[in-house]
This record gives sequence, structure tokens and C-alpha cells, in this order.
Amino acid sequence: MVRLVDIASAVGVHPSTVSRVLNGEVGHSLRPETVERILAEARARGYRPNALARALRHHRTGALTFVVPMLRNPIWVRLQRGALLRAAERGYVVMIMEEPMEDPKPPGAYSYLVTESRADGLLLATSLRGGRDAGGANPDEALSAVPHVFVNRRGPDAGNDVVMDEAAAVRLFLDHVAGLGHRSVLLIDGRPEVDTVYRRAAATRRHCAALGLTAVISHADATEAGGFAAIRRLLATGPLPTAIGVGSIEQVFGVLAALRDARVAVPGAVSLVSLDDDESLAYLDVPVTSVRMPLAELGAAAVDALIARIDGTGGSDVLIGEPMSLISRGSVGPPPAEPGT
Amino acid sequence: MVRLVDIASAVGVHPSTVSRVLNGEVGHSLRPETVERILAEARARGYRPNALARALRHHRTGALTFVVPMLRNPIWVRLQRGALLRAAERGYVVMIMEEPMEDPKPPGAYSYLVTESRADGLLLATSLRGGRDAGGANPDEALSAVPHVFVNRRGPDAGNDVVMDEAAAVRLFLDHVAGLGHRSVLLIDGRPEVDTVYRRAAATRRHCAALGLTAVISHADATEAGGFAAIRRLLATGPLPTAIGVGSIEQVFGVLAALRDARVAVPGAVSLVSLDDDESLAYLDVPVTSVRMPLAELGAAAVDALIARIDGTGGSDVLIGEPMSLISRGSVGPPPAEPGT
DNA sequence: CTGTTAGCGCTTTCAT
DNA sequence: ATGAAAGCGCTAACAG
Repeated sequence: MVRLVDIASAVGVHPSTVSRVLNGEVGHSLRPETVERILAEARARGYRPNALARALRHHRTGALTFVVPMLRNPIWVRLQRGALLRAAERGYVVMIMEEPMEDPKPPGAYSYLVTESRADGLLLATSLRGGRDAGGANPDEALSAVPHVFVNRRGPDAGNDVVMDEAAAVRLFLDHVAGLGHRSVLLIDGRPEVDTVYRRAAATRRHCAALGLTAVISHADATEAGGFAAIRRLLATGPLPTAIGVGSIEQVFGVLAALRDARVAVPGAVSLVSLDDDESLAYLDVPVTSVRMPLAELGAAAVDALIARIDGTGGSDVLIGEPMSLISRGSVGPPPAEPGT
Repeated sequence: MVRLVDIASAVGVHPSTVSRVLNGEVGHSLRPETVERILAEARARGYRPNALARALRHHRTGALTFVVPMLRNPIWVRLQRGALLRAAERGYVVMIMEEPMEDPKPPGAYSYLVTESRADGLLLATSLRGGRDAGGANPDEALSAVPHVFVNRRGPDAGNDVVMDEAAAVRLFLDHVAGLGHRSVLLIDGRPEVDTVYRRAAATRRHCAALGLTAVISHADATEAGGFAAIRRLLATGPLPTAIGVGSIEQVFGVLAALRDARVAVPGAVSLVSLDDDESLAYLDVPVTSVRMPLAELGAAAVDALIARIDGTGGSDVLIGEPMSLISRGSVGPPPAEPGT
């Protein structure tokens, strides 16, 4: 390992001089020759500053921690990617912690990572929504002492949320099907305690009311089996609404399978929109129309927001709405003359 | 922030005493009362050791870096999960670096992370296979100085590879279809420079020869479009082999779509096996038989192997073969009387 | 049983 | 234009 002192003694100057040169000190005028010699020596020996020692002095680790739930859902991949890319651009590395689904911890359970100087701040996408609207957890003290931002969900403390415009996504879906004449809508989504689900459900009720559509909300596990079961359950109780929105890709597969089993034609009898795009949807037997969400942008914005908190540069809640679009692929058509079976 | 000295002066002892108590020194006998007072004070003030200072002393950061290619493929999610879980069990945190697909770097490009003391070792799943068999890169010096392990691919230096038994997966596929009477096999997989692809292709040729089957290998992008194009291309040149193995989930979707378009019945005309399982395959219009690979186990084993390298506790190449199984779902049947369209 | 001392590798006043 | 010295928070010999 090459240290600062090594190259200092090799060149015959004091370590502090080397430090200044290598950090490109501006105010300090250095003799060009000295600078040259130091730079040459450092390059020759492949000197790399010790991030630990530096962090210890600066009270800055240059690392962020991203806490994500252990889900298969590909949205996390795109989100993570956007965050990693932006973090790299801004000179940070990111640690990933996956939160076990069985025993989800309160967000404050991760503040130790900052307290122990393992990271400068926390990107929190813990599974449950947290205090504020959930009524569950009490305001989390450990957390408030630490720079953090909630990603894709609203946390217990206002002003630290970075979320997407789920209401806009829902409107894209509803306006599309309403425009084709649909009057009854079904939203199949995950558990209502999940913040994104909560916001999509609320937006669906609100916008359906505004458009004069009837709305049914069905909550199920965010898995293939969950989507399958939801359709089964609804078919047992009567005819389906003619337009169906689905909250996660996994559920889309289950919903399609259940409709196929029940011989409900798509888009003949019911129309389907996925509120979560994936390339594979274009290749199914019924290519599925979907709303593409700005996930990478969400990840990047969350990193920016967190760094602002770390730097003490204020910051308020962020709503990401762009780019968002409905990708028309063929699972949506006009409603049938009679309500779908 | 609470430091060691703070609780030392509060209790009225020397910092080193506090250090000893908090680290549960064994040889050193401490007066129970002192121990009690220190522990109480530390708990009361919520003391957390500074990981930076500790790492600086110990020359150990307690962090590993996982370098993964920027792919959508869900295998990375399962692999990452296995690695994160095991790392947490062993007291390490994991940083993730995603390697840009456009300009893949040689594995040695990441050794600076260890040199700068940001991590103790590297889990490398960089996109290309590296020197040894690829003939490309020259032996990477920067890398050899640093604890590392190649995950799911073989690196340029022997003895540091942790891979799955791709040959066994291929055999599971081939024995299954051969047992049903298939005599001609097609493997659709990714780019041949990717090590897993290379090994599956080699195993396919070898085992087909042993079984007396004809084998065709088709390389395409590991995407839906790639799988689609591969089938299109092959259909243009003549009838398909009756048994098809596919290397990645994304390709499976494309392959199914192309077969559907061309009115090739599955499993009537051709049988299909995915060499990469995913829950969603069970819900397609033709549920797809697949080989489930031990991805989480691979991630965990890679972490163990890397920690062994870090601790200087030897270690040689690791081959993960268990648990691996063929999940029969309905896309495989006996071959048709006449070869597929 | 506990205190003293000397750093880990780097940065930053303050001198000169 | 450069050197000296102190210290980030913790630990590990070595004393006593």
C-alpha cells in the first residue's frame, strides 16, 4: 500500500505538501517544479488516497445506504439503477440493504448506519408506509437525527419524500378507457398499507367519481398468484367491470391467466392496463398496454434530494411526473355491448 | 455524536477501559462494577462505535463490493439477494456497482475500491469473461493484488471462480427431452463471449454427441427481441429442431411470441425448456417447463469464498450444483411424427 | 484490574 | 512556498 508519507519521503518534502498538491489547493501557491515531482511520483507508484482516513477527518464517508424491500418486482431494479448512476456521478458509492419481508423494521432501525459513520445518509424504501398516515409507528426519533429521504413512499415526517405521480398514471389509464366508452373500472393492486397502492387506489376513486365511472378496488398479494386469485374471487361474485388496471407486473401475469382460464376475452370482454411497464408485456399472447413510470428518474431524484439533506441545503417533498406515458399495445378496446362475463 | 471518550469521562475511567469493556475483552479481567457502569452509560447515551476509526485501525472496512452488469435479467436479483443475506450474516455490508453495458471495464478497473480502503474485497460479475479463455485481456495485475472472486463466470486467474453447474442444467434438459424421444435439439442463448453461455453451449454439444442427438446452437441478444429474431431466422432456413432450450427468461418471451406468430404449436410441434426459472413462466398461455438454478446459493457461496480470500484462508474454485431441478410445466411433450414445421 | 502511549493515514491551521 | 504539529475516534502493546 502506498501512503502519502511514502511519496513525501521519496520526493523529499513534507506530507502536508503532498496533500496540498494532490488536492489541487488553489490559494496556496506551489512551486511548479515541486508539484511536478510530486505528481510524477504519485502516478509512478499508483498512489490512491485512503478513503477511510479521509472520511475520518472530514466527517464524510462518501457513501449512501439504500434500503429496499426484498421483492421480485422489477421496479426495484430500475429504481436502483437510476440511483446508482446518479450517485456515481455525484461521487458517492451506495450500499444496498434488503429488508426482510417477514419482519419489516421501522425506518429508524437503519439510522445506526449513519451514526456509525458507515454512510452519510439513507434512501428508505422500507416496506410499510410508516407513521404519518398509517397510524402505526410513533414519530421516529432515531431517524430525525439522520439525513434521509423516503423513496417511492411517504415517510412519517413530511418534507423528506420523493415519489412518483401515481395519480397521473391512474388518470392516464382512466382517461384512456373512459375515452373508449368504458363506464366501470376495476383496480387490482397490492396491499393497501403500501403507500403507492394507497395513492393509486385513492386516485382511482377520486378520478372515477369525477368521470362518473363506477370503481371497484381489489387488494391482493403483489404476485402472480395474487392477481390470479383476485380475478377468481371477483368472477365468483358477478360480472367484471369492463376496464381493469393492475398495479404490478407479477399480478398482470396472474390476471391474464385467470381471464384465460375463465374464457374472458381480452380486449373483447374486458380491457387491461398494467400500471407498471415491462418489455416482456409486448410479447405475450395478448400484448399488454401499460403506463411507463419514471423509475430511473425517481432513483436519481432521490439521490439528489438526499445529498441536499446531507449538505444541509434545504429540500422539500419531490414529485416525479416525467417522463410518463401510456404505451398502447392491444389489451385495450371498446367495451362490449353487454358487460363482460 | 457520542464518542468513546465521552462515556469514559462520564464514568470516570480511561477510554481504553471503555474500549475493552465494549469489545468484551476476554483475557482482561475487569471489575464487574466498572463493567456495569460503563455498559449502563453506553446504553443510556446510545453509544455506537465509529466504524471508520475502527476500520482505520484494523485495516478492515467490513464492506464488500459487488460489481454486476446492468441487465434486466432477474437472475441478478436472486444472486444479489443471496449475497446480501450471507454478507449480513457474516457481518459485512455490501456496496453495489453496476457496470455500464456500453463500455464494459476490465475487472481490474475496480481494484481501486480495495486500494482506497472502501471495501475489503470484490465480487466480480463483470460482463465479459475476462482473459483466460477469452484470449482478450492480458493477465490483470491490479486485480491480483486484491481479494476477489468471480461470480457466475470464470475470471482470467484460476482458483477464484464461483460458478453454477451449467452442464448439469443442460443435462437435465437434454435427458428430459431425449427420454421423450426427441432427436434434434436447439439451444438459443446469449452472446458466446458470456461465460455461462459458453459453458452451456459446450455442454450441449458434448452431451448431445453422447446421446446421439443433433445439436444446433443459436446466439442472440439476451432480450425478448433477441429470442424472437433467433426463431425467425431459423424458421427461414428450414424446419426447427423439435426440442428447444433457451438461456434467459427474456429470450423465452421472444421465442414464444415468434412460435405463436408462425403457428408452431408448443408442445405439439416443438418442446421448450427455459434454462432459467421464473414464477411468471407458470402463468403463460403455455406454462413453460424450466430448470431452476441455485442462484441464491451461488451468491452466498461467493461471499463465503471472498471472505476466505480476505482472511487469507485459502480457497479454490467453487462449483454450485445444488439445489437444481427441472420444473415440469407443460411446454414439453413427445416429438411430433414429422419434424416440426 | 486499569492507565499510558502511540499510532492507523490524512488534513489543516499556524508558523516560518 | 513549505514545514510543524495536532487530531479525527478508536485500539493494542506495554506498564504499573
